[in-house]
Amino acid sequence: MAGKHNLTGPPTSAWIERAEAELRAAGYRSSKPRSSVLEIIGGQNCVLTAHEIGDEMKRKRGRVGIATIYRTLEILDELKLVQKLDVGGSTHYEPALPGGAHHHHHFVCDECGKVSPFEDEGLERAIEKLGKRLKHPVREHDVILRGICKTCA
Amino acid sequence: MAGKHNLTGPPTSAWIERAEAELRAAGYRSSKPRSSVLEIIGGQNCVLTAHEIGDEMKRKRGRVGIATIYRTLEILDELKLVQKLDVGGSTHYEPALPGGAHHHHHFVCDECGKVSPFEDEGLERAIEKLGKRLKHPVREHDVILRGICKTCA
DNA sequence: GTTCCTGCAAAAGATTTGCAGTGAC
DNA sequence: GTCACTGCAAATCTTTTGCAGGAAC
Repeated sequence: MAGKHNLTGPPTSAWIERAEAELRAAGYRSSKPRSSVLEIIGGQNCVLTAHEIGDEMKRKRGRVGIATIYRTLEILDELKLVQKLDVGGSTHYEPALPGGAHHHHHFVCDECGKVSPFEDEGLERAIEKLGKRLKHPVREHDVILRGICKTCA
Repeated sequence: MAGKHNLTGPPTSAWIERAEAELRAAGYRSSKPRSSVLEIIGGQNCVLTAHEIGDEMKRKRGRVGIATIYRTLEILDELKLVQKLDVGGSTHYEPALPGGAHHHHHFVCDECGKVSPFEDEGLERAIEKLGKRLKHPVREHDVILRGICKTCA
């Protein structure tokens, strides 16, 4: 496995295609607004809030009702196609890779609230080991680090 | 240092006294509602939301306005006397120990939303090592594991 | 007596829901 | 044609804020 991943690179369409396919397979219809949401989410690597997705859509594609965005995100969460993250009073979403592969975590700036991703092998190993020790099976995990980002420092 | 800690044991009044003293030292006045909030927070070891604190207070002491609870929590956060945790759409608070000693993390049930604490040495070590590697200084960290708790399984 | 603190009620922001119309299949 | 999906507006929930009265010092 291993291999390199793009934490900050350009978007990959792999997730979008897979998401489209899984929605179809689960019996959902395809629609323009829904596809737009998929493209925005798949077109970035880290977290966005529902409102940020809406703003992004207004800019790049057509305006879509916020309710539709929330409803789409709910479906994507159900199908485990997105990863939710509660930070700073609102829920953030990011594309989830199959099998939880290539997991990353988040650094949140206490000053400006910006969320940025990072990876760490040692951390993953520690969590994996810990998961085996616990009674309840662990399905997902998030690690959030807080501090002051370079821009705010 | 080391020593044992009570993750699930009875409340300790140490935190309450320290909090009371630090508020005083920072120039805040003492009042009955504020003390009640301190007692509820200090009287448990893991996370509570503002509304849960309000309900608990209604039961054990007098009813206190929700705005007062939020205002008190804001002060406590400023003085680093509580640790905030965003989970399930609302902010949870728990007493913070001095110097970040005896840190614990959280397991969240996907089914019922219950939050329970756990500790892990290996995890702390991995995060500490990681913190040194990163450019920005890390001031705090949370680890959230998700799965199904014993009760819901 | 001055200044801080409190409760209430209104406001603000995030998310959910009801409903009638529109589009996918 | 049927049923899912959409947008809008209303409802709900969490958190913040304005303000007048009361308490701490």
